[in-house]
Amino acid sequence: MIKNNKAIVQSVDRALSILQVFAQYEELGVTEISKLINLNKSTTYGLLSTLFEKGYVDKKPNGKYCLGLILLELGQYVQNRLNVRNTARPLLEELCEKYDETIHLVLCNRGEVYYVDKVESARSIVNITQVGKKVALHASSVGKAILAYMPVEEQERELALPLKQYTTYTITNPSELREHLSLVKENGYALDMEEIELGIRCIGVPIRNYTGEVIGAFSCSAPATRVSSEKLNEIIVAVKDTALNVSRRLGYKI
Amino acid sequence: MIKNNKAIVQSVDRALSILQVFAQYEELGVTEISKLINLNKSTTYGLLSTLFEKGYVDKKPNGKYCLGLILLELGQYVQNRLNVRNTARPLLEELCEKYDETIHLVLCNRGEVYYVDKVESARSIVNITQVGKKVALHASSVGKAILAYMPVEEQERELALPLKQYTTYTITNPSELREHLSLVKENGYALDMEEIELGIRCIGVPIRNYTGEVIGAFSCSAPATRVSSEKLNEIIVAVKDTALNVSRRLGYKI
DNA sequence: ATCCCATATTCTTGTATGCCGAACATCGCT
DNA sequence: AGCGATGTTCGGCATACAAGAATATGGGAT
Repeated sequence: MIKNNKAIVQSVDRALSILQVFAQYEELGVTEISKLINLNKSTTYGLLSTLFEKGYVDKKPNGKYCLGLILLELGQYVQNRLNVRNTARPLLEELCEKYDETIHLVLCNRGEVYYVDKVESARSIVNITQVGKKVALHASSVGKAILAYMPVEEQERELALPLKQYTTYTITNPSELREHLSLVKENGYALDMEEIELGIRCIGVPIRNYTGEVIGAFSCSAPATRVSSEKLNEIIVAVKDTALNVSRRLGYKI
Repeated sequence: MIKNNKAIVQSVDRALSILQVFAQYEELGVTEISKLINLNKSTTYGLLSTLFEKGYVDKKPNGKYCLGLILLELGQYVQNRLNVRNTARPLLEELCEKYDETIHLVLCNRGEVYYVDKVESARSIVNITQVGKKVALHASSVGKAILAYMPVEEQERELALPLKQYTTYTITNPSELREHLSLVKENGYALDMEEIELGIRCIGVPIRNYTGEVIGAFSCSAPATRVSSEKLNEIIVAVKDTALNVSRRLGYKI
């Protein structure tokens, strides 16, 4: 039962993998799933039935399976319990109101970075991001803000991965990105100049906890047309200031 | 492996039960969990480790376990894929704008009813409801709208459960509620007159699908002070009208 | 209608696998 | 230090699970 120094229960592991394939596919049949996770059909069927009984997957009228509403419930609990989010909320709302632009909050979790909150301005821009999604580390202001402060070996591991080109401005060259990140660290903020979506610019800053560790980041996103260079500088100051406030509320000293 | 005509995989079943206890407890240790679900400590440990490896639970700095961020991600997918929600959204937004009050959308799912969407007005009232939560069937307008149209035996099963008293106006007497529900059915809408939260009134109406079956409901919630009796009647008409529109878009005839 | 193919679901069986009890490690508390 | 209550590992046995095959079901094409 012990595998790689960890107690992994095979059937549970497999069942959870089933849930995860639904991240990519909205609906799937037994056979499809069994192929995707490389498992015997009847084995898959048993696991799926269990997930169904518990409400973790549902059956559509067409007979295909899909994710169940319980996941909505559990996801909601997660969201509400993220105390960083609760702490940051009011300050981010303030920031949102001040510039009337959208704010995104992201958190690091075991090597992954997720969007966990969003404060939308009334004149909201079209946004591809949504709460619960993983952050594109190399192509977003928040991602770069976090990358910049990672331990070197972790950062290098990320730089070694294929860097997806979202727009013509996306930095896809590892060494160029490495240089860029050291600049980010020097400045204390990261810019995203239409690197993930054309026409959108963001300013991202890291959030620290009481140990000084970077545990997340937030950003202010705006259409490029609304962000002149002096406006940009103004926002940078405000965003950095808010970040410091949030970090302090989380116990960060100085 | 076949139990009650269903193929249930024991360990998966147990692992999912572990996730579910976290609906009630924000953080738990191995021993606590094993007591709650009545399982051997080391068995619990194995399941928990698997959940942890996969990101379904996390470990807090204090060593306790809590729900993992993956659930946030999966919950998000569920939300986006609820097509009833997508269909209803624009109409509910229209309604929200018209009266500048908050709209809640709920859906039935295998005997449970969940809040799945919310359209908030600018002058939003304090609300205890949130997306992903289960609906209080006997004490909310949406809950009663759904209860009223349930098959009798299902309705009776609900009436037989303890009816929690939220405010002095909450109907906690089963026979009184039964009568109330027949009135709801006659009227085609349900009122919540401060029955779940003092000072809040709601008007709830059922949504039907192409088979005519009630599959959900939505409501308009407002502070009692803003809802005069003529205003109430006006809103009732609008809400019923919107409900019909939503149902039609889902294929309901007439 | 009929066949055919693909898919869902059930059955059976051997054995790997997950469960348990107990031992060990770690931590916080007095 | 010592105690009590946790988290974590170990080893053996029995059971619960995975796999393959067999059987339903259903939808499309002819």
